[in-house]
Parts: sequence; C-alpha cells; structure tokens
Amino acid sequence: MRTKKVTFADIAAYTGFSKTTISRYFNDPDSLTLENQEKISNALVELDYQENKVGRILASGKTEFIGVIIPNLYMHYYSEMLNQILATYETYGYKFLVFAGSSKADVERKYIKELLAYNIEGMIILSGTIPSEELASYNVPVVGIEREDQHISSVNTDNYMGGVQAAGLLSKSNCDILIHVNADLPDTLPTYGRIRGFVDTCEEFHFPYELILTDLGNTFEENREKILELINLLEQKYPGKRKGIFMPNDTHANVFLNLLIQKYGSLPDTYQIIGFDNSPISKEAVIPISTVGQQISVIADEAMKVLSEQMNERKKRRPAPLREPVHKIIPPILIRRKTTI
Amino acid sequence: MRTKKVTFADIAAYTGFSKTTISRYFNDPDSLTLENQEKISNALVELDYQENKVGRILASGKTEFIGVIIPNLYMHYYSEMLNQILATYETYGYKFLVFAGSSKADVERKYIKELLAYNIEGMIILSGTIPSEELASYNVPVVGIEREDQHISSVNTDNYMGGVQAAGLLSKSNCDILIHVNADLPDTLPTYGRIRGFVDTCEEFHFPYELILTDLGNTFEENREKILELINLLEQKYPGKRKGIFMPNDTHANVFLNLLIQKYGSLPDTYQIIGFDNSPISKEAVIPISTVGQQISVIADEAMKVLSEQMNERKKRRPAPLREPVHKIIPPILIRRKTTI
DNA sequence: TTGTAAGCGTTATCAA
DNA sequence: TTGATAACGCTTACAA
Repeated sequence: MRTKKVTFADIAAYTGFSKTTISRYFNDPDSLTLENQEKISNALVELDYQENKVGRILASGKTEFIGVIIPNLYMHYYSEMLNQILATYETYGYKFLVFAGSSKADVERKYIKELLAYNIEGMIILSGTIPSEELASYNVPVVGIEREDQHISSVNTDNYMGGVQAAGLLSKSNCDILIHVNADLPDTLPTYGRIRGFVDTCEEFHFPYELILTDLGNTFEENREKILELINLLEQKYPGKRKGIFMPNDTHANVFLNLLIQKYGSLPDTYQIIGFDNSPISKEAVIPISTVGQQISVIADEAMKVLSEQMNERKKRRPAPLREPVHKIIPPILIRRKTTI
Repeated sequence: MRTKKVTFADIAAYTGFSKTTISRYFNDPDSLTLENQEKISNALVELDYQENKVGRILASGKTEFIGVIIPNLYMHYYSEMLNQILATYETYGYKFLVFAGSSKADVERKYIKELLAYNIEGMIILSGTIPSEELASYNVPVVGIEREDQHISSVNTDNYMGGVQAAGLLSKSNCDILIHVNADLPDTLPTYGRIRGFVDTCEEFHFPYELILTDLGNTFEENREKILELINLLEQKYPGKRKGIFMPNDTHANVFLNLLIQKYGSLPDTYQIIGFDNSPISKEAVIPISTVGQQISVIADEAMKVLSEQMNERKKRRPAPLREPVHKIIPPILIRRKTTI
C-alpha cells in the first residue's frame, strides 16, 4: 500500500483548526485571517500535503473532466484537433478522458457509459458513429466537431465556403473543366457543404464541372488503387483538357499528385490540384499542394467555449431550460502553393 | 442541476436488501442467490441505475486512471503511440488522462501534480522534460517510452539494432560512403543507440562512413533549410560518389528525398536513403522510402504490461519492495522500399 | 472569522 | 448468504 496520505483531518489536528477551515483555505482563502492562512500554508509544507480531488468530486459533484471520443489518431486532422483540445487545459483547467473510436456503436456506447460513470461534465465528440439524437439524450453538454449535429451543439469549418474557395481558385487557373472528388456523403454531414459550395460556384459562373462521388477506400493501398482508376477515367474522358481537381483532403491530393508524377515524371500542366485541411503532407509533398486550410486550433477553442458555457449553465442554481443547440462556423483559409496557379 | 441520480441506497430500499448486498451484486455476484441476483438486476432496470465510480474510487482507492504525458501529437510517432495506448483500454480497462507536453519542466510538474491529485494508478511518460530520478520519486509506477530511463521502467525500440539494420542495408547497396545524420544526442537517450549501431556496423565491416551530428530544426521550414545545406555539403565533399544516407526519421528522409527530386527531377542513382519509424510519410512519399520501422503497437502493449504488473503489485497486501526498473527492448523491422536496393 | 455535523456513493470489516 | 456500520477525503449548510 502507498504510504498513508495526509488529509484535511491531519492538517486540522496539526494546526488546531477544523477541517472546514482547511477546506476554506483552499476554496476561499480570503475568508481567513492572513495569519491563519500563513499557519495553514506552513503546515501544508511541514506535513507534505498532497491534494486529493476525489473527495472533492464526491462532495461537490464537480469533476472537471471532459470526455473526448475521437475516431482515430492516425489522420492528422484528428490528432491535431486532440492536440489543440488538450492545449485548452491551460485556459479552462478541464482534464480530458480520451477514447479513440471504434466505429462500432455499441463499443462507443460503452465508452460513453464509462465516461458518465466518472461524472464527466461534458463531452466533445468527433466520431460520427452515434446519432446526435442519442447523444443529446444523455443529458450532458455535448459539442460535436465535423459530424452530424442536428440535436447537439457543434463547431465546424465553413465547408460551403471551402467549396466556394476551391472552385474559385481553380476557375481562375484557365481550366477546361472543374472536378470535385468526394465520398457520396449524406447531406446531414457538415462536409457535404463542400460539395454544395463547389457546385453552386461552378453554376453561378457557368463553369463546366463534374462531381465524382465515390469511396476512395480507407487504407493507403486502397486509396492508391482507386485514385489510379480515377486518373485513367479522367484521361479517357478529358484527354488533353486542362483539369482542375478538388480532392476531398490533402492525403488524397498527395496520392493523386504522386501518381501523376510517377506516371509522367512531373506534374503535367493539364492538371491543377487543390486539397483540403492543410495537413503537414500538403506542405511536405514533392510539389507543395494548394489546399483549403481548416483552422483547427480555432475550432478547438470555440468548441471548449461553447462547451464551458453549457457546463457553467448547469452549475447554476436555476439552470436555464436546455437551450437550442449552438452551431458555430469557422471560416477556412485558402492556401495557394505550387499545384495551382 | 442534473436530475438526482439513483444510488445503492435507492436500490436497497426498492429491493429490501442492504446497500452492502447491492455492492456485492456488482463486485461478487456469486455470493448472492440466483434469485436475489435476479431481483436486483430487475431493480437496476426499473430504476434506470447509472453506475457512479467516484464513490467507488473514494472507498477503494482504485481509480483505474493512468496519466499520460506526451510531447506533442504533431509527430506521427507520438500520435500513433497514443492511439495504441488508448486501444489497450479494451484489454486492461484503464482510462487515460492525457496531457500534451510543453517542454517546460514546471508546467509538466503541474500536470503530474494534477494527475496525482486524481489518484492515478500509474503514468506513461513519453516526454523527456523531467529527469527519471524525479519521476521515480513520485512513488507511482511509471513507464517511460523513448526517453531517458535510468531510474524508471521503460519500453523502447532496439535502437542499436535499428542502426545495425540501416547500416547493413546501405552497405549492400554498393555505396562508396555511408552517412548517418542525427542530432547530437546525449548517450543517456535510447535513440543514441542508433548511432552506436550504425558506427559499430560500419567499423566491423571496414566500411567508410561519416557521422553528421547536427540539429535539423523543429519546423518544416527549418528542416528544409538545414537539409538543403546538408545536400550541398555532401555534393561538395563526395562529388560523384555513391552515398548511402541514414536519416534520423522518415519526415527528414522525405524532405531530403524531395529536395533531391526538386533539384534533379528524379532521385539520382548516387543516393540511397533510409529513414526511421515507418511513419505514413515513408509510404506516401513520391518514391516510397525504405525505413527502419518501429513496432509502435507492440511498444504500447508492452508498456501497459509492465505498468499493469507494477500497479497490481501495489494492490497486494504486502507489496514486494520496489523492484529495479524493468527495461524492455522491442526489435525494429527493416522495411525495404524504393529508395534503397 | 471559525466550527459542527451531515452528507456525497461507494467499499471494507465485522458480525449474524 | 446477508446486514450494520464505519470508513474514504472533501464540501456545504447552519451555527457560533
């Protein structure tokens, strides 16, 4: 067993105060005389007191825990988002209990149950496995990021604007046709906005375009194969034409770029490429890739802001009735590199 | 306030049993008659009981929390390690309280203090900011990964073997000189083993080699600049010679590769390149990069194994006296791709 | 400004 | 097999 720990009772005995006074020293020190603060402060050192928050949680109900469920940490978007979420500890003081998703609903339900058992004060959910309606029913403040968010609050990149920016940039690059490749998404996902933004912009400017909605697979090998097929398709359908390609993310844009280079030895001037996210790969590619950048740190900060507002609301004596979910939109930033004009 | 929660007391009242019996239902169900198990089980459903672990922690001292301090999630090695650590939840059931490092010692000390305040049962430390001697003094089981580990247990890649493998592969590729680029590391770091492995192998086979120990910077832009200088240096010093280059990691290997391609339009046959880690970038590069792969999931699993042994030891009535730190070594896996023979 | 006493929701220890 | 009772370490009325 670990050596017995010093508790408020010990400090109280040592200083001659009551446990209450010791508690007050921590929570409202100004209610003690300076002299007594001094005394207790010394006792803490003498006895080598180590804070124990478990008792506090039990008594107060405040855990300062936030649960996070993230689909994976393999994709840079997620790991960087988690990074930024963790960084908010400095400003908000909340600790994060992190689970990496299994896209299986019952497994994620188990995670959530576990989180609730620890009295977390709120959740940040990046995984899309569990419908927002169910998440809302758990009766804990929830903020979703880049997932279906009908019944919960959320913070997302302005995907529509992203689509507009991408189409806008490509349209200036003297292309014959603009092509957006993406998965065949349900329109409840924020990401679907990119497709609409792209299409609306092309139509508005009467620019010829094509939407290729297809699954590019989940592993690098699958991506490679699918994108190889894609290139063949494009070359067959638009031989010699100048093609402006808007890929669903930087990883796929990079695969696309590399396959072209492997095929032709360099990037043919009949291709313009733009990705999405501004992941490191977009910068580190042989030819740095233009991209619609997501402001991950801004998203993380806003998510914590929305969440902490909701968590604070619940701490009040008469919490306002559950408000409508809040949906925040963060503008993307167009980053021009070498794969577009 | 959240709707009041159902507790053991409620279940006890509802079923006519004592709280103790309810507790037993959860911790040692077989000590109840099947019939009574049934009764309680039904009551749980009727009352919609939600587990509360805080009371349990307080009473038992077992939090099932493990603290993790990781330098960042920007580098793939770390994010993937965290990913694998989190995945052990399925087998071990421990929850992870994660902090992303600030390489400032006092900040990390604050993190540790906070972790200890929550009665974590153990720590996994990837950050090297705080000396292992201090970590050991906190009197909680600690496992270090890829950091100085004199006074704590650790799990690391067999870096020496990695150096041997890299030198071995390059030596077979008909090079005139073998070059290992790395930071000027203290020999207390596990990573230093790579340098020794590389040097020993070259010497053993009387292969001409050079060690370039220099800081390549912390940002992509710095890396680029430093590696550009490096290339100039090499071309000046070994013009026309076949050079086998062992880079400190895949990210740097990729920058090296891309700069050569940007300069020559393709990878000159006077260069052989091998990286370290087997990060995604090594696979996704224009020319897939050979690398010494770290078995991240194995490392994470072993770390949890070592840690859980030490944590279990502490739960016994008469814990064995603190054992000497355990140091586990995981072999790397040589991955041959297109940048070497 | 300080103290008393009653919790918070479990588990541990005895006893029956 | 079950129960009574006392912890666990802190907070929070209410009192002084």
